[in-house]
Amino acid sequence: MMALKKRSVSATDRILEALEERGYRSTAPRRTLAAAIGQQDRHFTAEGLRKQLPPSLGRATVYRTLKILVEAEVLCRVLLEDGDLHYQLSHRGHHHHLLCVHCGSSQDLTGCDIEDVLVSTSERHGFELSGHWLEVYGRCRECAESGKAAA
Amino acid sequence: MMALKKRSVSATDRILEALEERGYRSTAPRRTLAAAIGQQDRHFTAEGLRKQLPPSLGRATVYRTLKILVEAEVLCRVLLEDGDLHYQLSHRGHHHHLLCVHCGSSQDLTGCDIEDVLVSTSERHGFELSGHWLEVYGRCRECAESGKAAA
DNA sequence: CGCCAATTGATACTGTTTATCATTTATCTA
DNA sequence: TAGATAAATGATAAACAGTATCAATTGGCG
Repeated sequence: MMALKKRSVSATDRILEALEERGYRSTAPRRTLAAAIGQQDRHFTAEGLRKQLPPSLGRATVYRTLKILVEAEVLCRVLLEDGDLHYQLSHRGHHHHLLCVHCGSSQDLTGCDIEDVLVSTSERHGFELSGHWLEVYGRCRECAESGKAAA
Repeated sequence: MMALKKRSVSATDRILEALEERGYRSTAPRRTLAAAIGQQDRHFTAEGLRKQLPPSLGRATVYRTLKILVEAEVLCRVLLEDGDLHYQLSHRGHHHHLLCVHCGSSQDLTGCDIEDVLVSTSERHGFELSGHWLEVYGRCRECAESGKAAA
């Protein structure tokens, strides 16, 4: 069953499903939030998101829900070059980001063989690896090209 | 006494030298701060540091000095696994950290060939690399060994 | 010594995140 | 479907980190 369903589920649906899976109730504020998050096309902050929401939606609800979604791995946090932490829709599982410092877009970086390098390097230091956090900064293809044109 | 002065410059001295090099005045608050930072054996926060200082030392001075020292590359910021940003004594130049999640110690990771991997991976995505941030989490040799003993 | 710009620290302020708690609401059961 | 009840909400206040301001102080110079 559920055979063809191509890239069916929207981000909004994924969020709602994640909440349901974990036993959270389906409430109007959460549906509003899920829709708003689903529309984000780049990383965002709690307060930035809140500004796009009806003011009737309480501040605490925004923070609470974001925390839940990070735990559920529907959202992940990205570290900006200046040290700011933002949120972003995530694919499950471990991955890294290519963050464009120009337009703010980000691409997921999967199938990166950095892990192997880390394992062997850690071993040399007698270090028992348990995890890592990597952010890569630069310019995405579009920005790199328009940059050249401008220059 | 003080004859052979092997690994001569203490962290405190390095801090004071860095300030002098950059034309900052040598003041009593800065010397106090330098001494306190020199005694930190792991990463710390601005507020954590402040609690170890005489209350007469103004909050603004602590933050101002930390900012200067990060710019001078005497301190660097480390990202903890939970997203907290801490400060830590640094060696000049780009490097990464092996952070022990158990005891909080950290080792510098130099001579890591991760950059090569990143360059080629970025190219595949049409991404023009400009920088990256990597933190590695796990257990240092000491904690890994005592962990085994305990288990 | 004495000047002057750099520095300091008290204070107040900004912005983000958390805690509290009375009210509301989703879900379950009968 | 109605009622029970535990979860969830949002208003409010508070905690918290970091920054701005500015009068008073101080280091380093001639």
